[in-house]
Amino acid sequence: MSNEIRVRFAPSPTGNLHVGSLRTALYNYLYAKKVGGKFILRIEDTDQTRYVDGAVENLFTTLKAMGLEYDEGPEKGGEYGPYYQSKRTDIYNKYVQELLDKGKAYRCFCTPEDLDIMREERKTKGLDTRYDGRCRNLTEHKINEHLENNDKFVIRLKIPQEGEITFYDVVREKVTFPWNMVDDQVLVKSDGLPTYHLANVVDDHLMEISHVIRGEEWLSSVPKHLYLYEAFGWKPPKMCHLPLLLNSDKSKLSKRQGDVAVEDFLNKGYLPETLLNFVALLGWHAPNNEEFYTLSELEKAFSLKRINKSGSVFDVEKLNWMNGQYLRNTDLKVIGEYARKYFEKAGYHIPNEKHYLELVDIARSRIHKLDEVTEFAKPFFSELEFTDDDKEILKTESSQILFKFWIDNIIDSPELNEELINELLKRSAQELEIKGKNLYPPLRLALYGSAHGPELPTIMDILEKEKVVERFKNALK
RNA sequence: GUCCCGUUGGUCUAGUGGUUAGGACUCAGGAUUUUCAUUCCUGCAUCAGGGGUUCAAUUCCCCUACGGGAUACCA
Repeated sequence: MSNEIRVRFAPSPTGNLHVGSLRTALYNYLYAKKVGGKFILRIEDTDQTRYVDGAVENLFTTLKAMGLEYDEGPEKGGEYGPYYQSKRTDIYNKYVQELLDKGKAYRCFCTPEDLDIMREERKTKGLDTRYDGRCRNLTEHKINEHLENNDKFVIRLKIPQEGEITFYDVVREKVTFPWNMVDDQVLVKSDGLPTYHLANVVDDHLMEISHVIRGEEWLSSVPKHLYLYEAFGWKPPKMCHLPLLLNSDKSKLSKRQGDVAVEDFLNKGYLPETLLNFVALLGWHAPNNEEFYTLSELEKAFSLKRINKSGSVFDVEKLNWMNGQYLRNTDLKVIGEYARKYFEKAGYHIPNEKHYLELVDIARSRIHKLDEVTEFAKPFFSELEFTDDDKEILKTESSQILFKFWIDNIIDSPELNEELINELLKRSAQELEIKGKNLYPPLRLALYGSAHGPELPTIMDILEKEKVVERFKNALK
C-alpha cells in the first residue's frame, strides 16, 4: 500500500444528484486537491431494482457543470477499474468465498417472509430487529440439502456476539458500538449481487482508498465494515462522516420540502459557483469570517479537521442572497452567457449585444436567481399594460404637456443620447416647471410601464428613439 | 423500542478556562439614489437545562431534555 491519499465519491445512480451528495463530492474533491491526492468516482449500482435510466449521465453532466473533475472513474479510466460496481461481480464472489472458507460469513436460507415474521416477533418482545442468527450454525448436511433443493439464499456476515468496537472518526473522534447491536449484515443478495457493505469494503481496499468521506447516515454501518476489513486481514481506511444537510424542520434534507437536486437549482438560475460556495460552508468553515470562495480558494483553505459535527439547515434565503451577490459581482458578460437561455425560453429576441447586456445588468441587481432575469426585460418586448392608477397619472395635464414636450424635442434630433436626455430632463424642470414626482414617474410609466424601475437614460437607450416616440405618443392618446 | 451521533441568536457559523461572545443571512430603522433595486450605516436577538471540577466555565466531566441518524436481500 502506498501512502498516497486517495478518496472517492461513490454515489448510486438512483436519480438526480442531491445537494447533500454534491457537498460530499466537493469535500472529497477538496481534500484530494488540498493534499495532492487522487479523487475517484465510483458508481455504486449494485441494486438493480433501483436502477434509474439516465441517472449516470445526469451525474456526469452535473459534476462537470460544477467543475468537479475526477482523476479516475468511468469515462476517464484508471488503474483500479472497472469503476462500476455492477461490472465487478466476479471480484466480489471471490472475496465472499474467502469469507465463507474462513467461517466469517454464512449462508442464510431464510425467506423474506421468514424475516418479516421474525422481526415482528422480536419487536413485540421489545427487542431490536436484528437477524436472530438461526442459520448461523447450519450443519454441512443441512446446507447441502438446501443447495441441492436449489433454495435461494443470501450470505451474511458473522458478527461477533459480544464485546464492543471502538474506532476513531476524523469528525466524530472516538465512537463505540456494542457488537450485540450490530446485525449479521447481508453481504450477497439472493440474486448473487453484493450489497453496498461488501462491495464498498472490497472496492475501497482494492482501489487503495485512504479516507472514506461520506454522510453521517453511514456511521452506524462502520462496525460491519471494520469487521469486514479485519476478516480479510486488510488495513481499513480512515473514516470521516460528514454532518447531514437538513430541512428547515431539521429533518434530513429531502425532496418533500422543495428541490434537492443540483440540476433543479441550476435550472432555476443559481450559478454553479454559488452552489459550490454555499454548500462548502454547510458543515465546514475556515477560522476567519470569509464567506466567498472560488473553487481554487477552497482547495487551499479546506481541511477535514474543521468540519463541524452537527447538521446544517439548508437555508434557501441565504442561498438567494449569495446568488444575488454572485450575479452582481461576476463579470457582466459571464452572467450574460448564463442568462441567455432564459431569454430564449421567454421568446425574447435579443436586438443587439449591447442592449442585451444592459437588460441583464438591469435585472442582476434586482433578482436572486436567473430564472427571474427576464422579468425586468418584459416591458421592452411586449406592449405596456397600465392599471387604472397608472392611467390617472398619464392623463394629468402636466403629464400630457410633458409627453408633448419630449416628443417635440426628440423627434427631430439626430440621436437620442444620454446627454440629450439629461438636458431635456433639466429643461422639463426649468421651462415646464414640472419636477420631482410629476416628472420622473410619468416618464417612466409611459416608457416602461411602471413608475419604478431602471434609470430613464437606460430605458431610452434600449428602446431607441423610434420606440420612445411611439410610446410617448401612445401615452398622449 | 434499541443503538449511535449531535446541541453558540430564527438560520449558517467564529471563538475562548477570565471576551462588551465576533461575522453573515433574515427582520426592523436610517442614509444615498428622480423611483425600485443595489450599496452603506445602526439596531433586535445566542452559549438547551441541571449538577459537578475550578479562584473562575459558554469552553472540561456527568446527568437530563431536545434534535437527528441507523435499525432492509436500498444505497
